[in-house]
Amino acid sequence: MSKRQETQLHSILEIDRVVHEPARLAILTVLAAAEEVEFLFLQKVLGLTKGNLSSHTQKLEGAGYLETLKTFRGRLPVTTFRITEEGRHALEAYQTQLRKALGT
Amino acid sequence: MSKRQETQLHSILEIDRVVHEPARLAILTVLAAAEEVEFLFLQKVLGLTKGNLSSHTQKLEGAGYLETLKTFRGRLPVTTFRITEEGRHALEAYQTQLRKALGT
DNA sequence: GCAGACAAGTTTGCAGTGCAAACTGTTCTT
DNA sequence: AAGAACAGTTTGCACTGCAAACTTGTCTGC
Repeated sequence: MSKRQETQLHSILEIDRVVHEPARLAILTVLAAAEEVEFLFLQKVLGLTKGNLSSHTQKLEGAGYLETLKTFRGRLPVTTFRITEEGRHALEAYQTQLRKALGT
Repeated sequence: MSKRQETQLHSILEIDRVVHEPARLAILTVLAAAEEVEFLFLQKVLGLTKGNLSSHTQKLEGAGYLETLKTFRGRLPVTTFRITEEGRHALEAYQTQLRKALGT
């Protein structure tokens, strides 16, 4: 059992579960690239149900990883998401951690 | 929304949940390196409770990713695990898929 | 102008998971 | 012979992820 492998195992077991959930990782990935994204667009590209997407964004918001902006287009509600600095850091930390976990 | 990014999202949402669970990923990582590993050794290096480790290995066995060998050392039972070919493939597939998911 | 279809999300109910405490069956100690 | 120690397994519970059902409001046909 090499020292390097122990570090690798340590990385695996310390993973941020909020980001680790595939649906949420996908959401953060889109947000990190796009800056500002609408609910229905996200739903479409991710292929999630509305309920499912709603709960995941709420969880990400609760973790402080994104913020929700509710406005109107004409008279219809539009929900828009934006990644926070904290969210960006969490995503980057997750990515580097997972690279270690995969063996660089 | 680039083509490349769509592929990336697709990778994220197709992840193998059996391997994705950190505890199980750690188990497979050890098994892939060591060929044959005992229950108590695994428990020690992973820092899991016995119950927890037992249920994860059962799940991995159910998925066909490892096999369990029960023998005795002297008169005490010893449970040993070994990764299967299927398990090795699943781990490698997971790793390449996750690299895509992280953006190469 | 109001009954129903449609839009954009949210809440609820349920099935599945991960976790550690409690249990099982055997062996060692004294 | 009684209890501590071993090596795991099973049980009970709290949490999650999911889609169906609901909510709040807007638009359309009659």
